[in-house]
Amino acid sequence: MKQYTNIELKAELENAGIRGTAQRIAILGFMRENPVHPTAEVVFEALRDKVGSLSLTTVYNTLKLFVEHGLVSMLTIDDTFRCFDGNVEMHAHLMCRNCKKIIDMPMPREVATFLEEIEDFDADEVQLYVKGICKECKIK
Amino acid sequence: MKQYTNIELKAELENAGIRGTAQRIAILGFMRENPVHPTAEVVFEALRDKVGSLSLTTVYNTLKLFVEHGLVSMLTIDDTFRCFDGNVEMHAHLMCRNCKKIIDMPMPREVATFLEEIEDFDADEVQLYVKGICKECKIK
DNA sequence: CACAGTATTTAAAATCATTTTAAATTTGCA
DNA sequence: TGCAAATTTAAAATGATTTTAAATACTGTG
Repeated sequence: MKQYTNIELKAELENAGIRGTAQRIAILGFMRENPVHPTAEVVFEALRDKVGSLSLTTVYNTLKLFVEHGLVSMLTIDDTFRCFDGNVEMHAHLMCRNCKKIIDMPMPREVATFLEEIEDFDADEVQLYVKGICKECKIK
Repeated sequence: MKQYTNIELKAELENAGIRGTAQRIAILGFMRENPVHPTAEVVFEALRDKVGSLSLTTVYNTLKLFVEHGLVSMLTIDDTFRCFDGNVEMHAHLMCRNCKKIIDMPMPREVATFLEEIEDFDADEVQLYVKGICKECKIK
């Protein structure tokens, strides 16, 4: 898991056209270094003691800002929670209906072709969501 | 657009293992006959004057019940509204970011193969969502 | 066909994740 | 350093959805 310096994170924020504040650096760092799919609440709990000052409101607003600037993506795989992904490369997601764990998968190649063939529509995002029961939950 | 009789709709509900009440028949009929992707609110507004008695609560609870019984599917393409699809055949969806219109598309064939090849996961649902700008909104 | 028990529907209240507001704080720049 | 603009914050508001509890409507049985 690659580690990022504050300098690198700040540069990434500024390249995206937004200021690199302490809160934003911490949130972006968390999203980049943890290959999980956290909700705003989870990000807040993970960082509240590590950042001088941080509020849940800031986490909500910052993640929304990051999505608008293409720094992270938002997953709508489950209607009961909104989560985010620090990996903005195109890939698929599996979600276990039981434990709610989200697993990354490569996107089937044909999906890229499919996107190119769509007419009369300027696509800018694609999400492939698969739901079911994971191995661990099945055993139980 | 195929029309369904109340007899047919009632039979479909009972085959699914639930009672065929007036409200459920009306809601299932609406979902089957209209190739749209309505929210609970939209279904309620469309039916409130056509069904003797109908409440928004019933529409919410009934659509949830239908999803549990596989009669309709729920789309989570947009985190600001939850909508439903009376067509439970596997297919993809495009959504216009501007007008929020949702368009059906055939699912790329390779996605079915992809599902079969997933290991250690019992998949029971797949959704492919594409977001962008539709032709009409692009012109403006 | 009436009755009893169960399922369904309803209006009203509650919930809860997210957004907005407005004030306080921090930042970048002159 | 000091000022204007941006950001963060706590608190309040929002609004879609769910829960509650009472009323209503079914279904099967005698």
